Amino acid sequence: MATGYPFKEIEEKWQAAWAKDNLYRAHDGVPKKNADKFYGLVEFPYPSGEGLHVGHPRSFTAIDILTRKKRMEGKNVLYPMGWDAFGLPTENFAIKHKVKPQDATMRNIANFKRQLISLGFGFDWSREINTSDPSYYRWTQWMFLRFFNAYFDTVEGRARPIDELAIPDIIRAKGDAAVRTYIDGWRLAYKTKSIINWCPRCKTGLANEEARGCVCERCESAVEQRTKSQWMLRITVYADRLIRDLDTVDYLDKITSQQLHWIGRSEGAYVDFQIKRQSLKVNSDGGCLLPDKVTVFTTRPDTLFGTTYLVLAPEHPLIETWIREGNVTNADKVRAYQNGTRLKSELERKESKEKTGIELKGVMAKNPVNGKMISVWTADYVLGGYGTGAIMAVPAHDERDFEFAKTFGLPASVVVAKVGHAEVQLPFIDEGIAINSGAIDHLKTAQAKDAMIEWLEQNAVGERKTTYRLRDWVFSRQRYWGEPIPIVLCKACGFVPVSDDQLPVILPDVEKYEPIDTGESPLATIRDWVETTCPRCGNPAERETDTMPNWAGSSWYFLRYCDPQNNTSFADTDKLRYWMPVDLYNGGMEHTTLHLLYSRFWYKVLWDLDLVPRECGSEPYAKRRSQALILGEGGIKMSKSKGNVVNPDHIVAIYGADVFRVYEMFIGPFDQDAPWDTNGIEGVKRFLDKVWRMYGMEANDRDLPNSVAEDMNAVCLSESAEMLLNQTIKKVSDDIEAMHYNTAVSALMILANELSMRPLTRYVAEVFLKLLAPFAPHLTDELWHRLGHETSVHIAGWPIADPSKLIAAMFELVVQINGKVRDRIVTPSDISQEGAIKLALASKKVKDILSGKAPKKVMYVKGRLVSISF
RNA sequence: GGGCCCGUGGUGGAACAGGUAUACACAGGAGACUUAAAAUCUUCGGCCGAAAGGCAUGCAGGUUCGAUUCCUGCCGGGCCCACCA
Repeated sequence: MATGYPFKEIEEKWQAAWAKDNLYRAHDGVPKKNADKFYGLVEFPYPSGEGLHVGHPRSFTAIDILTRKKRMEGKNVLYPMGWDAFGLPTENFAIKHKVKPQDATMRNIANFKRQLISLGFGFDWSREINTSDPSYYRWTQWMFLRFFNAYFDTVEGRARPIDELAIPDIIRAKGDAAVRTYIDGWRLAYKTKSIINWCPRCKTGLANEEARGCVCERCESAVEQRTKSQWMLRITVYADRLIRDLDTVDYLDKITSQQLHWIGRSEGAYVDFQIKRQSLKVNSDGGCLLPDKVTVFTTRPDTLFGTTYLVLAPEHPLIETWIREGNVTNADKVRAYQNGTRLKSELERKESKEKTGIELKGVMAKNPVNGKMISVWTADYVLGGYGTGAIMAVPAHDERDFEFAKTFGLPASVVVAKVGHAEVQLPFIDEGIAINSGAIDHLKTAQAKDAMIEWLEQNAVGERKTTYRLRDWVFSRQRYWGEPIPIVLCKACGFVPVSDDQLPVILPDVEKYEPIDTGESPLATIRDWVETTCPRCGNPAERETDTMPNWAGSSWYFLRYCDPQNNTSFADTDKLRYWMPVDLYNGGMEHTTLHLLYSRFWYKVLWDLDLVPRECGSEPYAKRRSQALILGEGGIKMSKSKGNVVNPDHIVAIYGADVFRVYEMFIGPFDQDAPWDTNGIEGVKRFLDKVWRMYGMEANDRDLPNSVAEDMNAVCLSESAEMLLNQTIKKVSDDIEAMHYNTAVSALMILANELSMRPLTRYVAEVFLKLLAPFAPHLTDELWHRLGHETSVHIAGWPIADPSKLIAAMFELVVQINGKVRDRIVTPSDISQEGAIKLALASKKVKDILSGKAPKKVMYVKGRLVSISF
């Protein structure tokens, strides 16, 4: 096992040398021509207690290889690294080990950094950042206040400073308090009471994105619904731009489609149903048609005629009103149902799709299009948080409505009618069974929808409306280890931002920081921190005690890398102008609808407010790619509980960093899951050992290479070897750009197999090292220096294939008869079509098979084959 | 239930703007070197067949001179979303 090249010595030596020479430092202030900079980014890790996982290096090595190639091509490369240090993983680790999160973070960072350096990544460590450092989170807080002090101008479709918000006279007339409420209602960061996801184990509120599948993203506990007052970021106003701008970036298709799906834009209409409440006996018809109404959202207004009942979500506020005013004759039963659904967890709801619900007796609704009176129900299959929390049920057209109608014996028939000028084609139903009139084509549906919306708007009973699945971002966390939200709550002045010159609001260093179950952050218990004075009026006031989610710091870290030590702004404008946007961003698919979406939104707000220069463009990442998982041996997911976690430290100790890196690239396609295979890594070790021997190095040999001919022209390459060399240059170059690392490695192996059979010329020896350098940076720099160079191979220039040496003089012409290969004839590459066909027909095998018959069709595919059919 | 993706040797996988299927590597067999082992090198491996040849890229069809690649329908697996009106 200990045989082979002395990787430990070599790797430590070069890691030290690179650091000493600042080899990977990115240079600011270099004049920017068209494409002379390259900003490669990988998601910075949470410095957890477990240390580096083998999944991290897969992403880091891939972009390391690409940025190394760019650097060798002469680009000014920025490849930075830092620590996403705030947040639950670190805090939970600290709690478990009874240490302070601050100390745990420092210790974990030191460990991560040691590991990353041992793997030989070309990070510019001079730009290292840490989101939990006050010099960093000062700017996170500063940005939060920019959100607080901004609103979204719906006409211009962009964020603007809140000072520019026009206050309607009617509001102004009501006085200061009304104006303040009005302004607060527009802010991009706002505090409001709403129903949110609450993790009982982490004891904190969560964003919608963190509670996918109704379980906590961190600990996988089932989430509860709690009504809480929370800080929110108004991401929903950016929904359209987040969709539209996807056209301007190069993201993996599945990433684009997942984001689109998550944002979930639906076009349709609001429709108003007037409500008749029977118990108020005013009208002659025995009821009172009050001016109150239920507004529903539908994507199919054309099916309005088919509406046979209305359903409100159990938490719909009108239900409460009607009960209070005595209009619901079965109020007790309705209350019982509401309570029942509240107790049912989201998970339980998910499990059973059986329709439940109850009619609101005594309440009827009037269908605006035909005046028909229909019953009103509440059921938990209608969600409070989407649309208006109420639907018009069209059992003929919607499977869920049909299910519900069947369960409760509701009518499901439909009338055909004329709306306005257009003939509206309506869904139909046979005996209440058929669902959805598939015969109606899309064009007709679109026309019918438009006609109906037009009619609704003309009659003032509805309007065109687009809704989104996306919800505003719940930004409060009831945990200690995060950025304090820099807001002071004053009885007189309301929410008052801490002034910029008072930032950062330092997270107090305390002994007890465990989450508490009161729904408040543990900061609330630190009274001398909470109690402060109002920055505006000077009277006693209290600090906001919620902290930010860990997604805050990571929403803008790529900007900080451009100018990490700046004390006067989050980053210098010229430096942003130079480096942004990120040219390539690689990270996990699990962040597609979390970090990736959040940071796009965050960046757009900064850009709108001109805090990021216009020239950088409205998107932070020009290109986004994603690595797949490395699974445990046997193809199952690596996990501590299964005991199949591979520790990078072990692999580096046994095989060295270069073998580890090359193996992770060779393991399979970058975007495809691949199982770890201990045998597979042996193969890569053999490959690098062979390279070592190829350069005349026996194990532990310290002499200069002895099989490399010093004179560049001393040994001529055979034509085939020269071709292979040039083909490999092209293949490796193209594969790195396309992130097809596995085939790039295999091309290098093929070349090595060929070259190891003969003495190397200096030229070939150097080209091969350059091609291998991004993959195995230590070994190649060692051999490069042993060849007599004073400077690093990593700045030695990238080889370019000679196009004239890519095509051989001869090739093997394949002859197919009826699609089957029957002969192969070695032929000059420049053979004409006629010549190739003549040659093929002259083949003995062909003659035998044709046996005198005339071919029906003969064709020549240039440089490949002749196809004969008969 | 909806969306996206994937099925190729014993294994990881090559090849896809349609054109020689199984590159490279692992595991395995045989051999060389060695007192022996490790390491290294040579060599053989899709299936059937003595050979000629035939059959093979999940299954069944289609388009084509030619399909792993394109189309349709199944079967199997993965990821994301999920009562979103």
